[in-house]
Amino acid sequence: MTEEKFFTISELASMFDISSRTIRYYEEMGMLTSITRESLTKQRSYSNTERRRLKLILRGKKLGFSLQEIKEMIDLYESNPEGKAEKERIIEFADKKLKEIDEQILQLQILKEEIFTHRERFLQEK
Amino acid sequence: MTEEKFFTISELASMFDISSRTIRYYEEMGMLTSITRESLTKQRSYSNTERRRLKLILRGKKLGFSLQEIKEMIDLYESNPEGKAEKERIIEFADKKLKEIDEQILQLQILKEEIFTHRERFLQEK
DNA sequence: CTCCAAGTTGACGTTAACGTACACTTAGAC
DNA sequence: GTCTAAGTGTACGTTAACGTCAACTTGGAG
Repeated sequence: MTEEKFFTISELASMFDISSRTIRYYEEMGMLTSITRESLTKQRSYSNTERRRLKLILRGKKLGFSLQEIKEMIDLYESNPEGKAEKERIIEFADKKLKEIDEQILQLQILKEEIFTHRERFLQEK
Repeated sequence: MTEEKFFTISELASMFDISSRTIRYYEEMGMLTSITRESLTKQRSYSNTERRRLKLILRGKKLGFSLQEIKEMIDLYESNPEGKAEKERIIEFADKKLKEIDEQILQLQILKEEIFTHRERFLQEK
């Protein structure tokens, strides 16, 4: 059996050093779904699946994406498209994102070299 | 002689596909300085130097940095530190930024592979 | 000189991504 | 059962990064 551990909202929050409000906000936005919520209890409870999703969201934020963009990417991860047209649309989206990311990496490398050059300048002058 | 061309605010704006308001805002924030402003005229005028700065700012934004972070980096570019302590502080800052950028590039590469994997999944199922 | 498109200074409006405060409700220790 | 720390929904507050509007001023074409 897969040992399923569940988390309260504040456990999850301190786990990633964010506030409970933030998690509730992500849920409002439809980026997270607390599982047991639909059944008996009134309090949220999160599984490892949700923990992983939250991690994805926070990584996305660190990389400078908006919550909307992150949502789109996560939807890509979890989509199960029917018709061929749907599949093609998704593949196109993926290709677009891949291109954007490549460009972003390129720009970061340029920025890196620039900063390095300036750093050297100060070392030289020492 | 270096052929110096000057630009009005709207020229610069359309050049980068942003609004004049945005440029004025950056100036308010101390990220840009229209040159002729200090002298006779009342209207802003920008040189190539300012054009390059604006380009730097917009690149930074694309990469997900806040205007404050961008300002700090530009200050690094243009700082001329006096004492040894100042130099060391700047070098430390540069090193920190370089590390952050490396981490960012790494995360982007991971994200890239993830998206690629999911893309493949849809191709397979076709 | 005259005219008007373009620029300027406030000042208030807007959106994303939460923070904060409040008046409840819930759940686990005793 | 009860008590309290933790959770909930609702709603208003906040900050960054501009948008927008109004009432002027400026400067280049004619």
